[in-house]
Amino acid sequence: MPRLSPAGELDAVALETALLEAWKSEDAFRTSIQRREHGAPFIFLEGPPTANGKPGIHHVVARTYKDLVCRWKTMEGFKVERKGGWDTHGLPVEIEVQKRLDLLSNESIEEFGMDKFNQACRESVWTYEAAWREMTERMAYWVDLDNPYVTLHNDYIESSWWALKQMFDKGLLYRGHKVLPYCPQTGTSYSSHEVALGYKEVKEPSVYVKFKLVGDSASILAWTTTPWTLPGNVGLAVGPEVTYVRCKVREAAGENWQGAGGADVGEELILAKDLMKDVLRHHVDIMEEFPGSSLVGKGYEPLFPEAIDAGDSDSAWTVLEADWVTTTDGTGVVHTAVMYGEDDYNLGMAAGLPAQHTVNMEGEFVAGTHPELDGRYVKSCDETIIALLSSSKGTNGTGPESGLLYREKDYLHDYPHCWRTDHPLLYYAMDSWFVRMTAVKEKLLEFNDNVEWAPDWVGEGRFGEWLRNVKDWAISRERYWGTPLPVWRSATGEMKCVGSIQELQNEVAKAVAAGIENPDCPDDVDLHRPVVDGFTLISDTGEIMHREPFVMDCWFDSGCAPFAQWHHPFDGGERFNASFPVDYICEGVDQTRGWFYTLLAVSATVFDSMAYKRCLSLGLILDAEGKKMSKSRGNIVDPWDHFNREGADATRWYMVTAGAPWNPLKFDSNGVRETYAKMFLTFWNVYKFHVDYAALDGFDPEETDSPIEHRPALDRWILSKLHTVAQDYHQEFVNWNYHKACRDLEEFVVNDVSNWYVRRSRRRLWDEADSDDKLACQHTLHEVLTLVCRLVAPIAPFMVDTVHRALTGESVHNADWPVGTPGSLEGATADAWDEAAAAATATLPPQDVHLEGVMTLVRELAEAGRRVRVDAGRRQRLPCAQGWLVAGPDLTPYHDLLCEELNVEAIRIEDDLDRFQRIELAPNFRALAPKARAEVNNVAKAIRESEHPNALLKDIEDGGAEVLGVLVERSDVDVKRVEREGFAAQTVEVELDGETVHVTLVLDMNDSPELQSKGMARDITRRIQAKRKDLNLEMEATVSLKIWLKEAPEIGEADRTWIAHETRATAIEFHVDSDGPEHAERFEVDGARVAFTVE
RNA sequence: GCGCGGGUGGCUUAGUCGGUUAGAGCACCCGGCUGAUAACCGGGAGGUCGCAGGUUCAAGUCCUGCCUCGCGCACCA
Repeated sequence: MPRLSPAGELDAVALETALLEAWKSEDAFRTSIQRREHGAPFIFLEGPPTANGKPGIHHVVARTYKDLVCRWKTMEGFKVERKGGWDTHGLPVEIEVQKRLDLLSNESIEEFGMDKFNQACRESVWTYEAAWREMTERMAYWVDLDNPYVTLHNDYIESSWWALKQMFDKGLLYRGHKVLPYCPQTGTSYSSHEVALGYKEVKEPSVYVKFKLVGDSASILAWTTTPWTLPGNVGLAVGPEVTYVRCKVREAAGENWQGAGGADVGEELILAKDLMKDVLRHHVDIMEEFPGSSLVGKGYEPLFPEAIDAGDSDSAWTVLEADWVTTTDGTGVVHTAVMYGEDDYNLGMAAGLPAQHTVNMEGEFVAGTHPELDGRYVKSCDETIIALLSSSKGTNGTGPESGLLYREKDYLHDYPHCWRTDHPLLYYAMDSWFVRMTAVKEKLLEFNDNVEWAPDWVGEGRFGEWLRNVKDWAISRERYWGTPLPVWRSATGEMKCVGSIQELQNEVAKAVAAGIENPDCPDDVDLHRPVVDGFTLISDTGEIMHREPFVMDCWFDSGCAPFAQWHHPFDGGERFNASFPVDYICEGVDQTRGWFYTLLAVSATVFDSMAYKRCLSLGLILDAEGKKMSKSRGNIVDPWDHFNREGADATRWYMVTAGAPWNPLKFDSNGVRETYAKMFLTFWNVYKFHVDYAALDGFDPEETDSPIEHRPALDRWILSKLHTVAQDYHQEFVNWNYHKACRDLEEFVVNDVSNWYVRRSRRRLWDEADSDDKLACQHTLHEVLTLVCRLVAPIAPFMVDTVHRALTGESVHNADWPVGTPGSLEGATADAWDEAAAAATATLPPQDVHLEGVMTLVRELAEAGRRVRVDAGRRQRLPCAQGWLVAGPDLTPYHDLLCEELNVEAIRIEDDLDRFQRIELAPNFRALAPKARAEVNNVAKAIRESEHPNALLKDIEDGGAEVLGVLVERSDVDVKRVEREGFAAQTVEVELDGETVHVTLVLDMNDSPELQSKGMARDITRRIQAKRKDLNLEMEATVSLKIWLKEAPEIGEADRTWIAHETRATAIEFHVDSDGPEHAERFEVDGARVAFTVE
């Protein structure tokens, strides 16, 4: 190991960048894994980011949590491989490219050329790869970016195809006709998780429409918020159990009627009874009440007779029953347009309604709907439709005089919009491919139950809820850039799903043999459009088959990651079999319906298995104001701002300590700075203190020895405390409470190590002569620092590596976890933490709980001393002749320490407790309340305010005291000893060996010339030391001093010598009763005037 | 609308089984200490624990309702 050398000043950024170089040249990441070659595997799976967006601070958060768990597990002896990944397909890529190339529609893409377009997508995907790589490296996220999985690679796609074929063969992949949210602008339908991205609140006209019954004078009222669906109306749905009324308009509506529509006096309307008040704006007479079932089967006149051809349907334009009809809003009658609503479609299919489109794929009314509507974008037709309906006798000239519109009303609701283009989506019946998730719902729930979620409520609540409402997964997209759906289909519906390149080649060969012309299909055929579209296959019955012209939902790609990253099963399957299901994944909570779901969906359908055993779901990252970070708000924090200022260590440590991982993180730049100043600067200075002296003394931790049991209590204390802290730290890691772990460790470093251990040990190292004590201190510091480095390493990997290397000659990232390395043991698994194995491999110093308690008491007393002095107005440097300790354990080993801290000449133990202490009695409510019941407060008051607490306590101890009729026993009261008034004293309370002890510190306020002399000497010394520091003198440099005193206490010979020694003065002159020369430094203390010069 | 998670001094947060004086850090003020670091120590100011009810001898903590922020679901006709 290298000789310890001085640390120098801290430059965190320089330190980190230097380490990055070292890691690179040592191949440190790979080495750290190779060292665990024989460890039990801990399988991590990277959720692939897309590299066509710039990485932001929220990516740093996610990557920190991924990294820290992997580093931690590695230190525990597990073998943790970390393959990178890139998500490279999908709509975001296409939209980006469309914008850049000004291709606004699918037609323009096809005109431009699908091959050229996809080539542009393929390149666009890597736009920010370099930025991602730089960020990833700079923050020290150790992941293999040299061999990542990439969803656009043939190997990856081939595995995805294989998975689809598994689904196809199991009958889980099917072609359907379903109503889906559809965006005419992008020409594609969306799955539910994409739809969820785009809800927006909008105000739209909703209309109440009269449907005139055939052979009846009445009209049925129905309501819709989408007037554009009215031309497609072919049915009305009523609830069979719902009560409806037929009512007659009694008088004309009032003046305050708003908007179009109306009804004539005497007109008859039918609607749900419960909704009359909400809907009707006329006074009416109820003529009849009846259940919905009696309306079923009645025919009515179409609103737009030209729009739909009923064909051979005899249910078109009749009243149907549906049990899902409610009376929460509308009229209790649901307008049904088969092609534009999910319920509508299902009802229409069941009832045999004609399934015809009135709207085309561009979102325009088809020719023949109505002369005023044909060819127009449906969302801009609301006004026209309202006008048509409200004209006299309505659109068909046979309606009521008042028109077909009863009312219009603005309706405020959230409506799904395209998450890329912001246009409203249309629910639209279309051809699509689905994965039958509903068939595996029970499995999904069962697998999910076995996942360890952090926090647990995401799994049970949010994700569980999603699974309980699972719908079939619409996985096809009418797009260009993505994994092509590998299904070929003939005109008669014969289908073939291709599961590999080899299979494709065979099928192509078969087709060619049958005389169908085909392009070449080499081994490296590009598995993208338009190449795969070019292949024409032949069915088993000899029919021509074309590929279904869809690509896959890109979420399907990432859901295949567990096996597609290894090109399973084409690679032989070993890697996959050894690494599935994975042990750990971690992403933002927004992935609940995204990656968390698709991983499970794919593994459940393909492998009948869970996909991951543990999932850490991270909270969103917000700005310092609590607003979501977004490009449009311009409140995105650039990670480099902090990487280049406080460094990645401080940034990572801050993010982890700022709150629980799953809580939203308010990212505050000041917090990073604070973390740097507190944690890292302090740690560095402790390290510097150690190595600077170690270098001076030529300390060698391996050549020397200092048995812990022979070291002073202070050393044994900090080591014991470290043991306790390390175990708690580990336990919090296990519980996913990294924030608590790190807050406690930071507290330990700053408070226990720096502010107490190092401060108390400073003088021990100043001593130039070798001594057991100095050696003990050096070993202790060495051990504490080394161990803290290892605990910090997973979270903030830089500074501690520098320190660890300097102290031990080895990288901390090759070091073992101090709490144990059970992963390195034969037969270990990542699922169970082997307590015995951990204990056997732990490298913690001995623990002494009693000692920890005693030291807490000592520190409390030292602090109490300062309080006493402040209260008594006695300055800190003026010694007291003596201090008394009243009660508590024997602190004799700490008397020297306490004398220094308290600045007293001697510590005495006072045996007569009553001399300085009195008793206070406090009620113990938990015990007293059940007895005293309602009187408890009065009893408590009486106990607290007792005139003679000593006597009362004696009675209580002698068998109980009667207080306000309640027998108070010993367990009903807490006894507290506090200092008596009139003394310069403070009482501290400390838990020691399971009991509460009260110790009083009393300081002697009497003065003497000797004390005054000593106090003066200390004040002078402190000023000279400050001056030495001002002058930037070397620690060893000697000086000569001149001191002038006026109206000051006389300084004794011993104290004069002491000043000289402390300040390394080789010559010292004292002049009494003089103000000294002009140029001298001067100060005043308690009325004494002092001047001095330092040369 | 339904579900989940929050709301504690100016800011960030802790708060166990309900136990009577709500604890810390940052910032602020006063004092002290320092060959100790952007440090440290003592003291101070600053809190209707989101609001309103309720249960209880006792509520930041449990219950109900409401307000508010975030997230998710569904927005249906």
